[in-house]
Amino acid sequence: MPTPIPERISPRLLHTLKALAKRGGLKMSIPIKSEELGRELGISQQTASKHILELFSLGLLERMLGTRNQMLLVTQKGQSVLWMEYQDYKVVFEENVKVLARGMVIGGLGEGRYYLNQEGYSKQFRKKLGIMPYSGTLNIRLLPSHTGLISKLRSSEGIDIEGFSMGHRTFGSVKCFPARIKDVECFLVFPRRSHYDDTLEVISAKHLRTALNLSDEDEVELEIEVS
Amino acid sequence: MPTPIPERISPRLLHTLKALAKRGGLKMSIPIKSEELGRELGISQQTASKHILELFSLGLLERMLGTRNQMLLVTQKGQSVLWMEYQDYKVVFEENVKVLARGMVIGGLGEGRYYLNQEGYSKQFRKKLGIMPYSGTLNIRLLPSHTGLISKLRSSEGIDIEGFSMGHRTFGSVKCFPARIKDVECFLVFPRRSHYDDTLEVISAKHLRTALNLSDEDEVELEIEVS
DNA sequence: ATTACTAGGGTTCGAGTAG
DNA sequence: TCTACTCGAACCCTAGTAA
Repeated sequence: MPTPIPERISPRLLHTLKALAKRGGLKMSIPIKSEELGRELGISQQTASKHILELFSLGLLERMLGTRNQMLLVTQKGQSVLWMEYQDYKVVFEENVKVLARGMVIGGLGEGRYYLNQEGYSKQFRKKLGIMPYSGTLNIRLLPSHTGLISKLRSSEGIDIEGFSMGHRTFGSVKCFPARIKDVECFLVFPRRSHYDDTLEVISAKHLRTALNLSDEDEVELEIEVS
Repeated sequence: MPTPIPERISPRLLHTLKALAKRGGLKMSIPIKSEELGRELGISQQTASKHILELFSLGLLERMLGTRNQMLLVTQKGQSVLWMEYQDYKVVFEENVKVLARGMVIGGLGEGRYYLNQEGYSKQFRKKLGIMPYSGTLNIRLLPSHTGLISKLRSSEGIDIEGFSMGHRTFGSVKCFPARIKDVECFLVFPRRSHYDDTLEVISAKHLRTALNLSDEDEVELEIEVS
């Protein structure tokens, strides 16, 4: 499971890279003629050749040009690009899946702390999540390319945390998903009813900003167990 | 003729379709603004809109245009396109996987029959595959877009059938993969050493051409259990 | 507010062909 | 034989804007 630097590449290059991987180019250097690759992809030899060169210059392909034909090997970086894509399809078709959400730490306004300190929530967190959350949430603004997750979260079950009333104030029900940021266990807290929003709220037993040495604007990867 | 029609679509449309599926568009009609979709994909509102229209006219998307925003649902056809893609990634990353190979029935030259009737092979077929193969093979020429499988088959284990010698003639070792064509059980016979070839040979206890009513040039789907 | 047409510019493609 | 360059054409994207 490779996950160093996940960049997105253009769909057409991805398509070509996948074809090479399908031929076994992940594990070993494979011999392939540009004409042959082109035929498989339904494009010309010239275009296939150009794609190979582009993939190479992006560092997604290793290449040895012999006299008879070239040998190609998908690099680690290339593998991680394909792996991300594979994860996307898993999200689409599988019920239980670990999803990577990338985004940026943003400053909270203190409402997270206000909510969490409500007995109505924190009692349930202790009981259903088995943690005593540090008071305060970490807010993560998703990268635009990762906001598609939100609908998936919306339609997934999660761990139910019931809403309640306190005096004249109402606190809505939320659902939680087990998650981690760089091996630190945490939970994603997701409101059951909300308007579309690209920000995720995360709680944990530890103070995440300290434990992970995070500041505003830092980019983080949150691994969420959706089910 | 009335077969499910898994067509390939352009990588860029596939990319857009996947984004919609990721948002849950497989199961229910989802509200999405073209501007929003564009942002997620890193393209303009206009292009996203055009993609939606193209996907719609290809019958991959169902669409209800309201006053506020449009509702989109991925059709069955759209799902099968995405499913194929998902299978591709499975082939890349998973060890054991069922693979669909599409191709055309082509006339054999009778060598299949000659080989199979060799005791050295047929004894092993009975013992290791548990079948008494009908004498003769079905030859399938893969569509260009499916030839990538061959390398995968080459690097997979399969069920070993040992080679042998008969007098001065040598019969090479092959490997078999359990397979089926439209629910008829069969086995793909794959030579361990061969030059690159886009034709697959299939054996079965039944006479496949009769059982499936196949003639030369007919298109067939072979489901192979690779491992 | 949101979709989608048109026009223009930029990118990608493939035939011819050089290396 | 095979890869890959040039360049004209086809394709695709976006800004402006209509509906």
